Amino acid sequence: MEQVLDLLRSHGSRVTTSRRLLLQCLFQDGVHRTAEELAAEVQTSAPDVHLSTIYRNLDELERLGVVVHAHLGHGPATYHLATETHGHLVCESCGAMLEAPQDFFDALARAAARDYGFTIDPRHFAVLGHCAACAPATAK
Amino acid sequence: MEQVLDLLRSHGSRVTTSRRLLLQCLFQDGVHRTAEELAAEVQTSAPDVHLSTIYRNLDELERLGVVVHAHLGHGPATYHLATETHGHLVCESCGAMLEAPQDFFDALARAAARDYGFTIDPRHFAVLGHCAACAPATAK
DNA sequence: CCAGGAATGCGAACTGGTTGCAACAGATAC
DNA sequence: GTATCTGTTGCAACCAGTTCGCATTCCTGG
Repeated sequence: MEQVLDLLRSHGSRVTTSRRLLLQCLFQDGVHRTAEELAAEVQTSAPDVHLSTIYRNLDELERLGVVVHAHLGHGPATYHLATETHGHLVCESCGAMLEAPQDFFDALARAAARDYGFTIDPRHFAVLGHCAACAPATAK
Repeated sequence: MEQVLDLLRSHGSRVTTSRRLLLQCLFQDGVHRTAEELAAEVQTSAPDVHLSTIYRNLDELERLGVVVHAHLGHGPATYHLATETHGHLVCESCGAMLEAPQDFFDALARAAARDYGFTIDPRHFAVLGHCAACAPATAK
């Protein structure tokens, strides 16, 4: 957390209350949260931090490589710390989300490199499908 | 194409000019098109087909399993025939899109089933990354 | 060819996110 | 401490992509 603040400073950016609070939220636990959820959380401490400020700060933190955002479905994007690198499996039926470690995608990465010379980054978009509980219901 | 029209009829849906034209566009070639692009194409024959009609028809065709939509990036969704089943690799640098056959994802599918009991459907969201041309530039 | 309901055109609403701008507030120098 | 310079913020307006409500149109089975 202090490292991130220093990183901000070293880029000529300033350490403001809203940024400090936002980072606190992000470091608190590893949950994936939308900009709106983060805003609500920040606003419990500082009520008039505006949603657009949250977006701007998330943007900046993403440029610095501190956070990343991922799309888990059709709704809003979710943000989390870049240190927790993982892909996402999302059930189309029940919405359950599983985190999959980086090496879960190794085979796909090799196939992409071999067949297309393509270097994949499988973290940005979730992989949809059906979880163990819902798969039987859908039959296939 | 006639099969699809029959399918519509058999569901109590009606065969209208806008649906016929839309299907013609979709069958014409295998390109991925956004709703807006399809609307523009349809409108060359029938100028006052409204964009919302295109959306409604695409929705219906998707419910019937005739078309599917995929998200290739942050922009609008793209629609194509469900018969052309494939995944998508999209370059984050240059935007190039590669189609990957279903079996390209077999290894990932097996891993998902083994580790999580999860049945993946890798077609809905593209897999981002860097294509052969852009990968060296980004270094990794 | 007619009734009834599905589909359409239209504009307005909605969601998720971005932007322009005047006011504000960290950081640095004094 | 305070002046100052510049990055940041609150706000409202905007934007893209998509959905919705409703009066009108027009397929289709009878």
